[in-house]
Amino acid sequence: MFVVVPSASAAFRFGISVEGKERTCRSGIRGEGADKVDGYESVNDRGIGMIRLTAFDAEVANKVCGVLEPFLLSLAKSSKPITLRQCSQIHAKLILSQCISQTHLTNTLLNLYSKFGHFRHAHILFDHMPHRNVVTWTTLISSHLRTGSLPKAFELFNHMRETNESPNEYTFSVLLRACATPSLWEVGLQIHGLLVRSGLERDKFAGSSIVHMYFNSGNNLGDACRAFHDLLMKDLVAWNVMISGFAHVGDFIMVHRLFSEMWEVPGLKPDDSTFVSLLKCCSYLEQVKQIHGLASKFGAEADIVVGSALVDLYAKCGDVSSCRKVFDSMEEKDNFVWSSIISGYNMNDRGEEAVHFFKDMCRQRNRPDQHVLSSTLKACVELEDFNAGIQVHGQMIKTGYQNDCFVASVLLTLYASLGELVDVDKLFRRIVDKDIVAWNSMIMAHAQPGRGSGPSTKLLQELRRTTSLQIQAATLVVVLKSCENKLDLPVGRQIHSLVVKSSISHHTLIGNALVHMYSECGQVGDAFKAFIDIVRKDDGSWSSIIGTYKQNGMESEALELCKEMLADGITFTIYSLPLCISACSQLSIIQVGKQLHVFSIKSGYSRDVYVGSSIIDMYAKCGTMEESEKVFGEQVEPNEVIYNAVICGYAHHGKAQEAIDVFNKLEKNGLTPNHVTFLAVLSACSHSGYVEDTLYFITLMLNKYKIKPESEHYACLVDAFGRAGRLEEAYQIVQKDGGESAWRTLLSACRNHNNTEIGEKSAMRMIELNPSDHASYILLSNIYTGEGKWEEALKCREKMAKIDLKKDPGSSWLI
DNA sequence: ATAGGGTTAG
Repeated sequence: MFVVVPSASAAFRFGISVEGKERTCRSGIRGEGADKVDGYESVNDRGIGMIRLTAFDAEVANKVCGVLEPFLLSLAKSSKPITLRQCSQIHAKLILSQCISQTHLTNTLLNLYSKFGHFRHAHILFDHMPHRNVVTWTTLISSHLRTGSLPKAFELFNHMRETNESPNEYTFSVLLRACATPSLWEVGLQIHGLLVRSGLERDKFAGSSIVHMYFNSGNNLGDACRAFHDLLMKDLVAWNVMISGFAHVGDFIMVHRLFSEMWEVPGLKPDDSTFVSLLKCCSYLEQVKQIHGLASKFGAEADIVVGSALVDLYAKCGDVSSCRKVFDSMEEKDNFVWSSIISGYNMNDRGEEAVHFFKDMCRQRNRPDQHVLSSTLKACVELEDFNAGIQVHGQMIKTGYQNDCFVASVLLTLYASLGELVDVDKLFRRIVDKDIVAWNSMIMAHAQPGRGSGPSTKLLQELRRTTSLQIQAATLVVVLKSCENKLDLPVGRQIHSLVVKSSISHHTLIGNALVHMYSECGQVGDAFKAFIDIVRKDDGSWSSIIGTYKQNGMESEALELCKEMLADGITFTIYSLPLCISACSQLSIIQVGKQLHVFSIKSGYSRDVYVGSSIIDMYAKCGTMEESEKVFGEQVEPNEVIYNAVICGYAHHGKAQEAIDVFNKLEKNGLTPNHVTFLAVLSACSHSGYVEDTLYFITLMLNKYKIKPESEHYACLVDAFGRAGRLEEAYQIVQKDGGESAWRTLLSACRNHNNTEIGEKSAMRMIELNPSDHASYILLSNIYTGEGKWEEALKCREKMAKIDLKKDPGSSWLI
């Protein structure tokens, strides 16, 4: 007969004879520790020893049970997984030694089976147990709840009640813990009823579980407090449940009061869990430091959960160095800590280091979880480090988290920024439980500039039709942003009505997006109405409405609104400032422009590239190119936008050589010119009649920078050829690539060089492209006049009058 | 022998 004992030496101690040392190894699952005399631990670490009993009698069997009991217990406590084979062997020994009828031993075996997930065998043992008690039932119910099998747990619980076995405080604790979620609120209430009937309501275990349940199943603060009040014994856990409950709802005053009360209880000291809840209530750095100090005093600093909460909070308060200090001081690091440090560095604009932490963590052979992966990937997306992003994607496939909702939401954003929309769709469709944020990411991925509101609206409809998810303000903001011109106005209005009907209409972000949408669709009046409707106008709201007026040629009104904004207590931001400066340049109000320039220096915003470039542009447009050059020279780290502004300035001033010089400087500084840069330098060259240079830059653009010239770029070339009288070449280009402006340029060149033939063709084409543009009719009529063809000229003017067109009056500024 | 409280991500 075989029996399992902690070690051969332990068996000797219990008077069980052992037959041959090599026999002790026959189970194949023990290591060399069996012949050591140092007790049970060594066996748990190395495996299970096995000995052969020479004889069987009741006395020996009793001794065997005596050995088995502590052994089984130590196995149950061990963190090392126990295989099914090992469990079965123990099971066999229990049967053979007749210990199976000793319920407390069998309960422990049952615990072993179920703790390590061998549920089928656990149930076989359960079914064959001669005697069951409340522990038997509780063990099985608890392990089903641990693995998330709620129906099985409740089925067992009902079965237990049918057999007249009364649940005890242990049974109630595990069941109530499982009910601490909003969806199981009703079940929890029923169990509370049973608990009251059983008379265990005031037990510290069952009772604190009740308190916890009321907090977690829908913020029933009153019921939670009553249950806490009724407790016979308020121990540390009970206090912690209360503190964490109020911390969770953000009632920091109550947390503070509870903590002080607890402080007064003799013999009660806060522990790790208390500090974690207290940390949750911190809203600024000084508080974090205080709790940190207190936690150190009570020795809770070394706890891994306190540590990761500190890492997280220091990062959120912007104190990266303290965050790093805590992180470095932690001996043990789990996924919580890693994900906290990665997201912490990323939120403090140190994404590169965040990605480094991820690499460190992988190098140390930690297996990243979905939290770590999504934080890292977000850093990659924000850094636009797509190579790193794709590497992280590799890790996701390896770890099997590719289809996790959080992970996939960022992943599809990554592929959207790479323009891989097919992959985006694939990733999205694979997510099993799509939540609203996943939908938002998906809609955002498809709301790309130039695609209009079509794709995002289609997704919004699918979302509303196929799910019951609550639409967020962010969802509609994304759809509104995809409305980019008049064609999208009907969609924009529909979303607006959706907003009015929903509960999110008071959101400032939604209001701002509505203003922006009406602005993009050219509806200044509606934009203003939407602006008025915003309950709490922020700097974004003001920027949007000021931008609307400026965009639609109402610069004076835009500047008036600026004054109102300042009167409303909102100061300029890097968004509103360039708008106002640009309005000044449009209006040529250099005095106001100068004031804004001074403000931008004082506020430190002048370092922003958009502010800087708007100032450069403003001085250039107001005719003081020297000021413009000065501001350009003051730029600490000029980028393409800054260079573009100054090149544009030179172009406006007809200074082609200066424009070319700046362009060369840009290249020398390692920057890449974009299509705006080329437009600026090309227009400078063509305006000065530099035909060869114009051709050179068009070629450079195409060959070196692989930028496809748009019709505006070709218009410059047409202009250059036109000024030089090379009308045939100009005509060739316009025929191939010309848009409206190229035709217009060609037409006026024809007029200057008295070319009726090409001029007439150009004018016809222009009228075709835009029949409501008065300029084409006038240019054509002027050509006829120059040629002395009075009748044709008159016909042309009549045609214009017929479709009710008048020449816009000219305007000029005088200040 | 069976039990109650805490931290991270898009």
